[in-house]
Order: sequence, then structure tokens, then C-alpha cells
Amino acid sequence: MEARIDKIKQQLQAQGYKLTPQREATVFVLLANEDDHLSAEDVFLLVKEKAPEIGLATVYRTLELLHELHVVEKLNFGDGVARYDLRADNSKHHHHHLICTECGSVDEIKEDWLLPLEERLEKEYGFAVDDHRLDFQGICHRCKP
Amino acid sequence: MEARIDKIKQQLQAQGYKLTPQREATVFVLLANEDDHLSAEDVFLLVKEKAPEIGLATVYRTLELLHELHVVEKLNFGDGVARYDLRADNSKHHHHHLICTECGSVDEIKEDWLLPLEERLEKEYGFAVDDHRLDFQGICHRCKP
DNA sequence: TTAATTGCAAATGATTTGCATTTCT
DNA sequence: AGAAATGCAAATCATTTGCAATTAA
Repeated sequence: MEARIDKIKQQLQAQGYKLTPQREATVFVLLANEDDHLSAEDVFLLVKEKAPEIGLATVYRTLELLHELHVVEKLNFGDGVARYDLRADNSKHHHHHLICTECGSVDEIKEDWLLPLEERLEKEYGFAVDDHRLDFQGICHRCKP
Repeated sequence: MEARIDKIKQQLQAQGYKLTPQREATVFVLLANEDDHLSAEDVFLLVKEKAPEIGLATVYRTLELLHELHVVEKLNFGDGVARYDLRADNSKHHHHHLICTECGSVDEIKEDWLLPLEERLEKEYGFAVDDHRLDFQGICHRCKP
């Protein structure tokens, strides 16, 4: 965990960005809630607990910055807010998501199931894939009868 | 084309919704631009050409209604506006999208490549899939060197 | 020192809603 | 007739931006 934080800090500094307490607190919150898909507002409230003086605009700016640095994914599940998800350390691709229409939970599949499809895409459509997004809607194992 | 319109009309009426000229014009525009991914504003402007008295709120309400009836997909490509895409006649699933990061084009793959994955999901994760969404980002054949 | 960053408040832009009026069925 | 649908304007809500004050490097 320390290592992850340090790495992200380094990425910020390597690009010439300052490491402010607000940014540090935001990264910390993201790391501590890695399995959730927090909205900017969610992050704001969590950061506020430790650093009450932070402003919502700063959170938006920080999340946008981390998104540009490819540290977080920015996702939209259609509920009107953007959600932010820490990118896995190793993989360059998005997670796949299992969205339960019963309880609203969002689980993740960390494996990459799409490599064969991407090769086919390249051959049949001449499309060079950089990234992808795969979400499933349905009923999760917890809600099933 | 006539058949598609009639079918959609029937779906509306079957659920007890009225078939107003505004709804008809909106469906017509969607059908005539099936390969695009129009925003509500786009649809509004196109409908306005034939039916100038229509209001933007009505377009939003109609698109929402068609979405509930599963006649159109509502998509969000992360540019801040919802986009609407007529659902294929036969398939119950979303199209797959090829989003070019160079020219911004959005192409569609009409085949469903995910059935094998969905079976695996059911077995390994206990997740019962109703629908899915698969988008690829990359460079399209037109922009490739 | 000094360019980057922050917090706040105001601005923006997409979408939604209240309501009086009109229109399908 | 009567419920459903419309157009307009006002309201809402997420996100962005201008700016003067602060702060990390």
C-alpha cells in the first residue's frame, strides 16, 4: 500500500506537478476504497473527514489530473455522475464490470478476457485497439434466488 | 423501413402510450440516422426541420420513453452528453462500438461476440447476464497510417 | 522567489420538472 | 370526456472556471 502511494506520488512529481496535502489525501482515499466506484462527491466527503478544508473543485481537479496521468479510470454507469476507479498496478486495461440491476452493486473482473477479440478486431476491421470497456448488466450471485 | 416504424408505433400503442406527431417525427429521425449516435440536441434539431414547433423537453421525454421500451439504447461516451442509438430489430443486446481516438468516429459491430464469455460468467461468477456493453478505443482503419 | 495550486463563489451546460394548455383515443 | 402529452420557462444538478490568496519546490 505504501508502495502504491509512493508510486503515484512519483508519477505526479515526475510530470512536474506539486504534491499538495489535498492531492495526497485524495490519493489516499482512492487507495483505501479501491473496490468501490466513487463519484467526485463521494471522494470529496471522504477526504473532508481527514482534511476538512478541501474544496469540491479541488477534488474535481485532482481526479481529472489523475485521470490524465492514467492513474484512475473515469467511468459512467449512466446514473448521471462520473465515477473514478484506481487503475490496477500492472494492467493497462480497464476492468470488466458486473453491474447488478437488482441491488446496484458493481463487481469487477480483474482478468482480461478480450485479447482474442482484439486480435480479431485488428484483422477483420483494421482497428488498432488501445483500450476497451466491458460491462455486463444482470443479476449478481447475491441476489439470485 | 416502413415495417420498422410500424413496429415501433405498435410497441408504443401496445403499452397504452399515445402516438403523437412529435413521437412519430422523433422515431422517423432515429430511423433515418440509424448509423449515427445522436444526442438529444441533435435529434431535436433534426426533428425541428420537419416539425418546427417541437420542444426540446418533448424530445428528452420521448427518448427516455423509447429507452424504457428498449427501442433505443442510451449511451455515454464520456463527452458529457447522452447519445441514443436505435436497437437492432432482432438482437436483444447492445452493439459493440469502435471509438476512434483520432477522428472521433464511432463504428458498430453488429455481431454478438460475447456469448461464450457470458456463459463463463454465469458458471464462474454466478452472474446472470441480461445485457452488456462493449466499447473499444483505438485507431480506426481510416486513420491508420 | 514564483509558478502552480487552492478555495470560494459564480458560471455553465445538460437534463428535468411544474403547470397551464392542447391533443390523442 | 378525460387522461396523456406538449411547450415553455424555471429549476436542478454535476461539473467547470475566474480570481485573489496561499503554498510547494
